[in-house]
Amino acid sequence: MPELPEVETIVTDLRPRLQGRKVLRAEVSDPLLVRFPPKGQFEARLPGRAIEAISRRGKYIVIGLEGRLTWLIHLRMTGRLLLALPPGEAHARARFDLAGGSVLWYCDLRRFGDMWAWFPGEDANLGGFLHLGPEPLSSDFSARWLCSVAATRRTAVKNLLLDQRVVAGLGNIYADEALFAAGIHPGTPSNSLSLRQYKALCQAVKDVLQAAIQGRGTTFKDYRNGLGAAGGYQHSLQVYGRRGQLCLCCKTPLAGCKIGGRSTVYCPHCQRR
DNA sequence: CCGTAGACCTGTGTGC
DNA sequence: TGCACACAGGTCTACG
Repeated sequence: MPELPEVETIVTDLRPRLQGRKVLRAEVSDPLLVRFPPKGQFEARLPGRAIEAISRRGKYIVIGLEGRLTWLIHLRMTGRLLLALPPGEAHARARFDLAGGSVLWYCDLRRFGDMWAWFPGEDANLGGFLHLGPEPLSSDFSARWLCSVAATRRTAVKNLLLDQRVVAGLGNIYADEALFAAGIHPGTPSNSLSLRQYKALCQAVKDVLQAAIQGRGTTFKDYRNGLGAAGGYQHSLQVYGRRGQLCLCCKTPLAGCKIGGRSTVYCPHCQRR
């Protein structure tokens, strides 16, 4: 579900409400949720520690706890971190009681989400976390970097944007939006684009993500921020979810296709190969 | 190395 | 109304 702007919004909302709070109790009801250490140990590690920092890296939420414990959360498709359980919510998978009386809930309809809690030096399998590429809003993510990666790959440029080792945080929505903004066909072979085009794409990625963060993320269906509110960027989407509707730029009907197994929407006129 | 299909889950929407 | 099927914002593995 959430891509970079949604995770950024969640982290921003939760930070002032979590920072400095001590975890009193951790209770995980879904055995699929915890990846490291085993569930019982995980539940025993958090209590008694204050939350020192909460930040985002790619689509991961990174929480630093007292005593050098790092708590890592990936929401995957439908995960939510909430400070209040909405009435009728049937998918709570874990609860974390905090000093002061608040409770941080983890809810997840499809149960794809993951959590880890590890100390320095532990051999925890952190999935893709250790191999994340540059943050798209940092200067490390540049046209030069994209070009150097693209040179060796023939895969569709959209697949490049979705590869978290190439750039951390883009998903299906913002990949389509950035390609539209850059005027690039999502199926173009990566190694056939020019440096000029990669400059446009790099800038488009930054612009689209900035605007989406400003808009507090995109709520297509499931996404909610840390306080349970929907985002606002769905009203600004140019192509995602608009297959068959008219391009807002040139009035051509938007086309759809599959790339890398993901549904893809683009304008056949504004994004010619 | 590359690309695709299937897997992990549960729910919703669509068409017959 | 019931049922089957496609599809969903993410990622990993197996396989050709």
